[in-house]
Amino acid sequence: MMEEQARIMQALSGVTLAGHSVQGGMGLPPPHGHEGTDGDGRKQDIGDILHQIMTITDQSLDEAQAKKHGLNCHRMKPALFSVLCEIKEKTGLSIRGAQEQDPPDPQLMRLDNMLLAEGVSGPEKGGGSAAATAAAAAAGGGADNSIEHSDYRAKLTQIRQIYHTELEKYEQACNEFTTHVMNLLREQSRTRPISPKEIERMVGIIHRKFSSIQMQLKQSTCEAVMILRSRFLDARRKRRNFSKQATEILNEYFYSHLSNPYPSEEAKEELAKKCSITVSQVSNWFGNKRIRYKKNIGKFQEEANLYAAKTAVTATHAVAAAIHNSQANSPTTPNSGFQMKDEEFQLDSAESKNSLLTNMFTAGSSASFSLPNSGDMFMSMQSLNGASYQGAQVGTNVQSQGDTIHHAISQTVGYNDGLRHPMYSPHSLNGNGGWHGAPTPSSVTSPNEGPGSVHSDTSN
DNA sequence: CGTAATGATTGCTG
DNA sequence: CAGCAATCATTACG
Repeated sequence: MMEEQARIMQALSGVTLAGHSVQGGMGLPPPHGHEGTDGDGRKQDIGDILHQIMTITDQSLDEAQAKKHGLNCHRMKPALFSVLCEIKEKTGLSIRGAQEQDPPDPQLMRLDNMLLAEGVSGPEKGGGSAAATAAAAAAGGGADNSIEHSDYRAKLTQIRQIYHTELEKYEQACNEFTTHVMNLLREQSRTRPISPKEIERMVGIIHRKFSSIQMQLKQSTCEAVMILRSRFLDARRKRRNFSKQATEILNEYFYSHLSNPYPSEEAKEELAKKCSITVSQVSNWFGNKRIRYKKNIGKFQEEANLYAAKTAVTATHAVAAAIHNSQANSPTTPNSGFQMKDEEFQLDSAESKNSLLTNMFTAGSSASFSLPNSGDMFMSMQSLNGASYQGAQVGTNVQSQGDTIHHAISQTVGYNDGLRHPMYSPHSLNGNGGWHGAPTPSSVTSPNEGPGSVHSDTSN
């Protein structure tokens, strides 16, 4: 358009009209009057004008300006303009015709959908609507995975920001350019035939041009997201340590079920959920943990004590009330406490048993219960552990509680100095390995007490 | 940088 | 197919 204008200007300059009376439009016929009747005159006029137009290239600037003015003021001008506009309209339409309407480009739609799905073009704070964050969000805690996600999230928001600012920039530029062009065209429409429709069409063209640029932006944004995503997935494929919290939970379960650290499918699911990891990861963890624990029990003693104490304490706090209730029952039975596996002890949950027993011990050994032989308690406990050798089925819960209690005892009663050689270390693993008949017993690291518990188990 | 820790993988077993 | 044992590969740490 600019060029065109320039061209016109140039064309208007340096021209000498082949001597006609159009100076300043003075020579033109009177504007009003006998229009309808004067057919010849009009033809003549048009012929003149056309002629002027044809020879316009030979004029001088001043003359051209003058003539331009004259033309503008010519009474026929509007009519001619409209005719020319119409012609242009028709030819333009026929030329463009096909490309006139813009179908919703499937490519663009695809990009849009993807950007929307990726949370890039969605609402501002949409976060990652991507599947990646779904798992973490579902877990509630989310602290674990979100650490992993934070990086991804940050990068994604970065992309989104860039995308939005760029988009905005484009839009603004588009608007500016459109208004500019429109002004220009309006301006020019005074000197050359430009119909409003044509302006409209021009605006459409501009918009299309810009939207194609936008599509490029979208495309590159999509690519960026894809790259980020693949990189993120790659990073995830590589080993990442579980969060501290997750490890805590897993360890808690492990050590509170030390005598039978085989979580059921449900338990695994629960743990997986709690830790925001997959079930197979839980399985892996327990597999690794079992074997590593067994391999070098000594190394895990500290940890075991820690978690045992922790669970014991929490349980104690949590179910302190339950003890009162249960106390009413348990002391009455002669053989009380350690027949739990026979379901004499009908407490609600394993925890309550745990806390109860723990409490019994921490409260000062057997005193709280008027048991016939308080000294047997330890033996009984050990025998309980020992029970796991035969049938893990019978009282796994009880055993595990026993383990916990042992830990709790060692912690609370003050066996800390014996941590290196904890009296309970072998657990059911001892002897010939409780869990799954694994040989390598505690003999390697097992201290004093190993054989003792083995004996006692026979008593049961 | 070397080493321990640790999550995952593989091959094997019952 | 779950679990064990060995091993790999990566990460955390001094």
